[in-house]
Amino acid sequence: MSKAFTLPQLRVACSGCSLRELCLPVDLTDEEMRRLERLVSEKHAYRRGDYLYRSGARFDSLYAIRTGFFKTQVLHEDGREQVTGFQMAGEIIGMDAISNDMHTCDAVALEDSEVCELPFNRLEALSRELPALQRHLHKIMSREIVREHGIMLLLGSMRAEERLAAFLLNLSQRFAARGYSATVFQLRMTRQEIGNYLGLKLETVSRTLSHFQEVGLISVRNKAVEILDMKGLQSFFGVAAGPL
Amino acid sequence: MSKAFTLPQLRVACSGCSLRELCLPVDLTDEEMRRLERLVSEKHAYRRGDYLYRSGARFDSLYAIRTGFFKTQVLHEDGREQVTGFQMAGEIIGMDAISNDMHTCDAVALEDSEVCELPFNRLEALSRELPALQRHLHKIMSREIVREHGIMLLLGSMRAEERLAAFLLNLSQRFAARGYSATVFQLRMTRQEIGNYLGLKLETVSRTLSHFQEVGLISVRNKAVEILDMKGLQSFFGVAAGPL
DNA sequence: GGCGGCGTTTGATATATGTCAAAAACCGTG
DNA sequence: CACGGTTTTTGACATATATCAAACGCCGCC
Repeated sequence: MSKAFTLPQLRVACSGCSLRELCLPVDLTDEEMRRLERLVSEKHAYRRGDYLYRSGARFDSLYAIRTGFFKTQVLHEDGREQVTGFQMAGEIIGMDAISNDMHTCDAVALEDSEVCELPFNRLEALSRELPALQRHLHKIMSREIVREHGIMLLLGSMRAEERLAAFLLNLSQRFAARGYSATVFQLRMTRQEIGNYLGLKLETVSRTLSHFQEVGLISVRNKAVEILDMKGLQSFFGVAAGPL
Repeated sequence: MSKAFTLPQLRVACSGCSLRELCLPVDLTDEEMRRLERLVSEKHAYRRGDYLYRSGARFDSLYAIRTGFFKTQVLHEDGREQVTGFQMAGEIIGMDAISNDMHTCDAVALEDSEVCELPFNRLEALSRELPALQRHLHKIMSREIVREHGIMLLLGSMRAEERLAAFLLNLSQRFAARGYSATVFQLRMTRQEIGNYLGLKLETVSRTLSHFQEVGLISVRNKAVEILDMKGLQSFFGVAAGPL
């Protein structure tokens, strides 16, 4: 269990990580980078369906997603659930837990995934010494607030077609930012999970996707999606695809 | 303009501020408190309808509300607007702007109000030296993320009655936390603004409030509200009133 | 203190989305 | 490769909320 014996492939090497630019501040020196790497203690693997954390669990660490796909959700006691986000490689999750030293939502792997653990106390300590890291941490949290404003706008004022268009365009952008196709991709979540994110029933999600297909905006077959008319989708809700 | 000539009543004295416990970390020493007070450079007054900041404006400072009431909103280019929050004394606003050094929403005074300006660069610098302040800043941002999760749940899965009940109970709690009545208060916002917050049309807000009155849950006349049956309101959406 | 405009209430009607249901397609597992 | 359970699609129908409209009341300003 001593760190000295951690297997090489389980050690973290941020400096060589392809996600570096998504997940880290860009302007660290080599020495600063090494200090950060020492902090990122371990990598963990999760199978599809595994919980990364559960609501109510004690908070110790943030997590950087290295590979895979997660959803985060809050549950209402009567069983209703709201998906608060779908997270992919390079994104940091767990920030909601800082406020009460306790996780306030569940994080579930939607496919086999790996995460880097960032012990928060040590992250705070290091960010006191590295202003660039401190600023980066603040920006990540702020970005999450902005993202949620966008979802509030979506949930509060958009129609089903607009919500789905925004959702697909957002996924497209994020896949593109990671070097994948912006037009052809696999959904990792069910219609139900999409509905729980967008405030719609699964039947409405299904119908709306079918409708998009009928009018030639997309091709969809189960989880396989191809965007055929990006402009057409964008026109559904002004131009701003914004970060969802 | 020199700080030396700032009038005494415009200088900030956090240590004597009645909102201290809402807005500041609790465990600062006197010396640390003085350093923080020096940072909180100025107090500004706003009239009802004034903008504290606008979307797109450059970001320099967070603001602590000392007296009064604000709303924050994001605008969609087609004119739709989503109110992202109603903020009252002791709350900190502007954190969405950190991510891009630019405000991403408007903040508008709903009544005559005063705010304390917190220059963010200096706040970051000081929080590198005062771990308690650093932790507090992180908690405030995290709390905002949690609050927004709650609103996503509300917007994504609650019916109009549940949304209004949650809204009234949330206001009630926050007034109570500030020493005001939990049952009798004035709304500071219009039905339209409530609707833009809760994802409802103003007519639906009005009808739902009228209905609450008919069944004896509240008494409402224009902006004056009295909660007559707190338990009854709570039963609308489980028990969790949560921070909105 | 009266006028005018905004905010609110209430009614009648329209509609987007939810609900219920059944069949079809897909997927992991034995 | 077949089976059983889950996911998806599609249809018919129900309903919560939006839309349109008119009257009323409150409040600030002249």
